[in-house]
Amino acid sequence: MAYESVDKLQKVLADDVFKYTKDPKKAAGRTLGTLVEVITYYLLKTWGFNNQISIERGLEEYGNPDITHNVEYALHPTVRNSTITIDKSDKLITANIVLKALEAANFDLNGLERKSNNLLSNGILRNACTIAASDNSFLLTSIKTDKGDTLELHVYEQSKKPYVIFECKRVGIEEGMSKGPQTIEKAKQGAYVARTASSLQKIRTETGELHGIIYKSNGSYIIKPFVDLMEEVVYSNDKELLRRFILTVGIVSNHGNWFTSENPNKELKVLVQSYDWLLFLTDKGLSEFIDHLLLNPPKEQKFIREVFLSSYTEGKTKNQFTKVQMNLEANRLLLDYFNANLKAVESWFNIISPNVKKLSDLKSELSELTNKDWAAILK
DNA sequence: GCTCGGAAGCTGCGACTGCT
DNA sequence: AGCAGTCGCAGCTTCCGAGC
Repeated sequence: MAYESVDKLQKVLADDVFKYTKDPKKAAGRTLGTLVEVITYYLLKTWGFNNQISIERGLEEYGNPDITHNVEYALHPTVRNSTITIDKSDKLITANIVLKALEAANFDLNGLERKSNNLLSNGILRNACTIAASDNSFLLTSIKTDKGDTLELHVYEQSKKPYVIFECKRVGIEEGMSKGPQTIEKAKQGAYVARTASSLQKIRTETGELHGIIYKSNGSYIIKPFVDLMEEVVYSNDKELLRRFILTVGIVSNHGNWFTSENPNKELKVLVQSYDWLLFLTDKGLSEFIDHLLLNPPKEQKFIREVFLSSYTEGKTKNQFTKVQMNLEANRLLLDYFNANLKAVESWFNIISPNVKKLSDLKSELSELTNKDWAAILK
C-alpha cells in the first residue's frame, strides 16, 4: 500500500493536487468525501441494486412531511421495469430520446412529467438518471449493455417512498487536535436524518436500553428491544410494519481518531445509536481504492486515473468522477473492478453496529427488503 | 485543554435564460 | 430541442475564537 493512512494521503492530495486553492486541505477533504460516495455507489450497483438506487432525493421526515432532507442514496421499490434498445450513433442521450423510444414501445407515460436530464453527454454518464416524475414515482434509466452500434437501457419506475437510505461521511483529523475532531458535529446532521426518517423510531427505557417503537395505521403500536424489532420488520410481510419503514445506513470513513484506546468517543456513540446500521469504510479500504485505481493502477485501469486527475485539477472544466457524473469508460472499468474484486471490496468495510451482525447480513437484509411485494404493501 | 457555535472554502446541481 | 453560461442554494468539508 502506498500510504499507511488516509490522513497522510489527504496531505499528499492537498500538497500535490490542490495547492492552487486557498485551502488545499479542505479541497482534499471534500474529494475524499466524494470517493467514499463513489465506493458506496459502485458497491450497491455490484450488489445488484441498480434499479432501486436514487441519488440525492428529498426525503420527508416520518409523520412530518413539511421537512425534507436530501439523502445521498436511497433504495426504492420498482413498480415497473423495462428495457429498450437505442441507436448509439448520437453521442448524446437525452431524457427525451429515451422517452420517445418508450412511447414507440407502448410504454404508458400517462401522469409522468418529463425531465430534461441527459443520460449521456460528451462521454459522461449520469448515474441514476431521472427522466420523468409523477406524484408518487420517478422514472429512471441506466445503461444495461453497451455493444456495437446499439445501447440497451434499463428503464424503471421507482416508488417515491424508499425502504433504505444511505449517508456517507468523511471526517479528517484537524491540525493540532489531540482528540476527536469537533467537526463531527456535522455528521450529526446525518444522524438527525436517520432518526427522523423511519416509522421505526428509537426510544430509551428507564434502564437505558434502546427500544424501538413502530405505529400501525390504526394508532396502535409495538415496542420491543430495537435490534429485535428491526429484524422482525425487515423479515415480516406485514404491510402495517413495512408501509413506512426505512432502514437507515451510515457509512463513515475511519480517520483513526474515533477512539481513545478502546473507548469510542462521544461522537461515534451518537452515530451508532442514530443509524440502524453504521459502517466504517476503513483507512485500508479507502487507501486501496485510491492506490489501485487512482494513483498506481495496472495498465487496464490507467484510464480511471486519467479521468480522476482531469477532474481534480486546476482549471478543469467538468468533473467526470462523482457519484452522479461519471465518465462512461471509467464507469465500465469501475464496475469490472468491483465485480472482479468484490470480496476484497467488501473487506474494506467494518460493521460498527449492530455489532452482532456482518456485512453479509446487511446485504441479505437489503435483498429481503428489495424483494418484498411492495405493490401490495404500498397500495 | 475541551466544547460549542459560527465562519469559511469548495463544488455539484437545479433553475433560469438566451442563443442556435 | 439542444446547449452553454450564470446564479444561488445546499451540502460537503475544515478552521477558529470565545468561554469554561
